[in-house]
Amino acid sequence: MDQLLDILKKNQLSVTEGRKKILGLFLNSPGALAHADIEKNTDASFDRVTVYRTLQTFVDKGIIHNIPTTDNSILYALCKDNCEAGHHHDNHVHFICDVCDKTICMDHVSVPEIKLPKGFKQRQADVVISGVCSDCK
Amino acid sequence: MDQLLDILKKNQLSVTEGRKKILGLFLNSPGALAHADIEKNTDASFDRVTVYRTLQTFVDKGIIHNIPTTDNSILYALCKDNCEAGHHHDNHVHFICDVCDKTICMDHVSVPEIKLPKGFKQRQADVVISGVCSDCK
DNA sequence: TGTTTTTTTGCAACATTATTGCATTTTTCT
DNA sequence: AGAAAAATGCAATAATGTTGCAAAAAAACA
Ligand SMILES: [Mn+2]
Ligand SMILES: [Mn+2]
Ligand SMILES: [Zn+2]
Ligand SMILES: [Zn+2]
Repeated sequence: MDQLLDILKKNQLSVTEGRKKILGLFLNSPGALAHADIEKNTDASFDRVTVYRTLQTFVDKGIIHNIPTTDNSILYALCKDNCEAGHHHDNHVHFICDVCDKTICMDHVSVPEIKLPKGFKQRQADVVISGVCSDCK
Repeated sequence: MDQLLDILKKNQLSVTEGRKKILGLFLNSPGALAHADIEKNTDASFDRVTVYRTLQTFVDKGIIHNIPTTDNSILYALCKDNCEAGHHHDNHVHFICDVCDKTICMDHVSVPEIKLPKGFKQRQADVVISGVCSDCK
């Protein structure tokens, strides 16, 4: 309950209904959320635009990170590492279940080192694995 | 020149202007292409719908594969491995340059084995690395 | 090669998703 | 409480993706 305010304050964000509600969703969700999930779970009590802007703000501040997907959706999940404004270092693997379609942050599975050819400089690496999750197995 | 027909025939696709032109783009492009890139490079001589459908067809046949992105775009690139209809096995890492924004298939950098927690079954793994490419270095 | 059959295309209409400016409301600061 | 700053909702607009169907093109056939 306090955690919400904590996170917002720590990031110098004004505390608003929308931000509390949306951040709450992330804190309670086991997996990643898409824009559509958020609209659904808030009874459309916020304007679409507000949701877009809130998500963008959270990403900018390093509160959530987004997860690459092959289809055209953007998924967001809480940053559990120490991400800062404009500088994420989420080093974990993401898992998308083919059955239940949930996306899970595998916080304990870290992205392995990958050797790149000469001249390439790595800044960030995203690993997305799809298959069947432990619930659907 | 013949390569085009070869690929189309091998996949039992009728040879049309659109398919030839679009496949040609992929064969000549160093990096991945988005829908928008294709429209741009064809002088809009094809309907948008045709481009969508052609890309979908190529993916279905295993001629091109798509690459996960964090923004809301879908990128496509030639399958250089032996992909079959409905069954891709592109095992390589993708690199997105922060500077020139090109996406490159690193055909010689393969995706490392990743150990998942119990109960999770891996089907596919995508690795997308961003940073600075060798041209922009 | 000419004719039939099959496939692809373009168009139009529609749906979904995302962005921007601006006035109003809410939150924060003093 | 009042002033200043920030966030929100609304409306308009843009961008992106989907579908049905008739016309056109390609493939198959004779
Ligand atoms: Mn994550
Ligand atoms: Mn590739
Ligand atoms: Zn599952
Ligand atoms: Zn580059």
